[in-house]
Amino acid sequence: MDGLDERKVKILDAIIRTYLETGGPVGSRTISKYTDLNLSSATIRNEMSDLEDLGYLITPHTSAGRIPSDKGYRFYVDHLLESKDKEISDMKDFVIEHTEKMEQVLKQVARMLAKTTNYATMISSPKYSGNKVKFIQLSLLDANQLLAVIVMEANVVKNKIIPLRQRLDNEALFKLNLLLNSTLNGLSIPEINLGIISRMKEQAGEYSDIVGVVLDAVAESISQEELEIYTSGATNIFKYPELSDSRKASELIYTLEEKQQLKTLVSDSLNSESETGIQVYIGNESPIQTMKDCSVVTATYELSEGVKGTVGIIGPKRMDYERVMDSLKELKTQLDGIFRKPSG
Amino acid sequence: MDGLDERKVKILDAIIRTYLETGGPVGSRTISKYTDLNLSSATIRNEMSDLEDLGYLITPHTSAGRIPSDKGYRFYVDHLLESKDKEISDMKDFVIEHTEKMEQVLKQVARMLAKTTNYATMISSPKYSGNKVKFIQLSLLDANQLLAVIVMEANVVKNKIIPLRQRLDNEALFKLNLLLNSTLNGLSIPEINLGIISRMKEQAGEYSDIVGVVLDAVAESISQEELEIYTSGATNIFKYPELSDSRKASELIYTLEEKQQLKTLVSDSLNSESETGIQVYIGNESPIQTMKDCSVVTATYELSEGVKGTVGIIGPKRMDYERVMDSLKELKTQLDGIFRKPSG
DNA sequence: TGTTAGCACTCGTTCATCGGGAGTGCTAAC
DNA sequence: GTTAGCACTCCCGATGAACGAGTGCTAACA
Repeated sequence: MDGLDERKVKILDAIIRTYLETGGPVGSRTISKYTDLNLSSATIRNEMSDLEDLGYLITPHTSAGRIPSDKGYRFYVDHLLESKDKEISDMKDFVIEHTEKMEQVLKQVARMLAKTTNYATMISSPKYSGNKVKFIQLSLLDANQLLAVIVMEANVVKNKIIPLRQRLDNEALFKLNLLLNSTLNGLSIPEINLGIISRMKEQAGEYSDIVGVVLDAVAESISQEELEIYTSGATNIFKYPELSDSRKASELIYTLEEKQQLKTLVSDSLNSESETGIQVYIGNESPIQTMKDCSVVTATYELSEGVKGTVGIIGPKRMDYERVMDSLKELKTQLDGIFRKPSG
Repeated sequence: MDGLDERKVKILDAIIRTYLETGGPVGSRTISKYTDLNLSSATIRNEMSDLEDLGYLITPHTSAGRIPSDKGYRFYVDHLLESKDKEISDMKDFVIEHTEKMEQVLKQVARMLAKTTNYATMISSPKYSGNKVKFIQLSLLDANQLLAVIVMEANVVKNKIIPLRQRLDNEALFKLNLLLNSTLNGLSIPEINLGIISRMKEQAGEYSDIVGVVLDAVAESISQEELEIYTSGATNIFKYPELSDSRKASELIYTLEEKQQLKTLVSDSLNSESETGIQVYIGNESPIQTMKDCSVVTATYELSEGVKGTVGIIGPKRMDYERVMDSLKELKTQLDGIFRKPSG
């Protein structure tokens, strides 16, 4: 494959694994001792030179060892990484209590993941593209304000306070509630089309304004605008010298703090479905410029039909892909379990 | 005052102002040119030596200039800082749109403040210690789940999904709603005492469990647990070399990210009321250990009677106290304006 | 032909050295 | 009380030597 014979593959594998551990350039002598096939450092040198010509390795300066190139990492991730059935990770020990707010759960997941992996993490709130309206309730707060509560299928609750321009008596309120629920319940957002909207507004008569606001709120609760992203463990990057210089660290942490750019990562990862739902971005493969010295591993989780979110791990290129990918797989299944419980 | 004659005060003032600008130790020659009272560097040297003996200045090493000590800063903040009526800051240009969620407003305020000041910022959600229940509504989500919506006086909305153990028909629901509202509306948390609680539970009969859960939710919505803190501009600290070394930066940013410790700062600042509502913590004066190389300026804002929060600015000790304190004063008044609007 | 030992060479890192600059403290003169 | 002058201290940056890790190449070996 790709001009690599078996021995070259073995050597490349050894080099990358060693580099993942040490973080420093790895020399020929190290490998000559490391591998089972007993070869002298000189032979290794020749092979390493070849591997460099083929683009898998890089010489940072004339007389250091070699470090993997992006292509090298890519090869490692694609071919060399066997997902061994590890003992089930200690993640279960982190009892994620039944918190009533999804926001809390997400924050906690991000924090836990950062703690166990020692990398920076992010998690997006699920996007309810196919989610259905379950329940809508309007209530009068006082003479001038109306409170709308919208509950979606996955028990996601949204509140909206609507200023009232006209008087609204209890009877009208009751009718409006009936209208909203009977029409919208069980519908997903794409199903609420213009026909339905105009018919509802017609039936609502003088209160069509209110219907409009409620519908906007429903739409909002699924729109990309509302995509919340939580991050944690940003300071973990200081554990890796290659990311700790103040320029890089500042840029990276800023990206994690501002979160705006992370949204592109989320949509990218949601769109490019791999079979496993796990995506690896090495260096420049990431859509985010400031992460060109990092690797990002993302996983897609799915609460229920079409309700998806992304969880990601950001670390140095020499991150422990094996462990990270295992953790994410484990987390995927756990997340399913958590959210199936009745919770908001 | 404090063994300082007028000339010493002038010199101290000059030294601190120069240091705020340059960030480096300031020497006698610099000051001898800077001040209006024409004195030679030798004279200044003598005075500086006195100021050091009095504890206002520090010699970082034998032959650098002097830098202010914490005591020096404190004197500067307390006596030397005249709050000049600056042109109204450009803060007004940042139109804080009418967002329906308070969370959004707070985040935006933190971000804006970080951008204009170039320091790290934090803002706490208001604590509703004296806030009153305005409206409570229970609705059946389905046969097994009940949705409780609680609205407090400042239009703060809280949702709670309650699993049902027993069947609940519409009539019972109506009665429960009536009971909750008629009893609790207009009451502040301290007013909801054991007497009221037990009377309500008695009246609720077989549904007393539900009343309990609702009351818990009410309590939660004001408890310290629920104190949310938003931060922004953490990476601004990299603009100040004295904070940028990776150990300090990492600790600081971690504190800002984790937010747990910031809560002590919030309560401290809420408790120690100054007339202006503005509090300055210099170095070790701050309750947070990791901020011993920083100064923190906090302001208390008040939405309505007893509904208070804290906004704070974290920067190097040589922060521009004048500008920061002005910004915070300005912000205080603006925050009032924002939250008086009907919003959640 | 593939493998290995040996050697010269390169380059980053560390450490000590050294001069310049900035600033102080002291003394003596005004 | 103020100032000029001077010796002294210390930081900082540049310079260079010693060192170690690692390579590439060549020649010898199986």
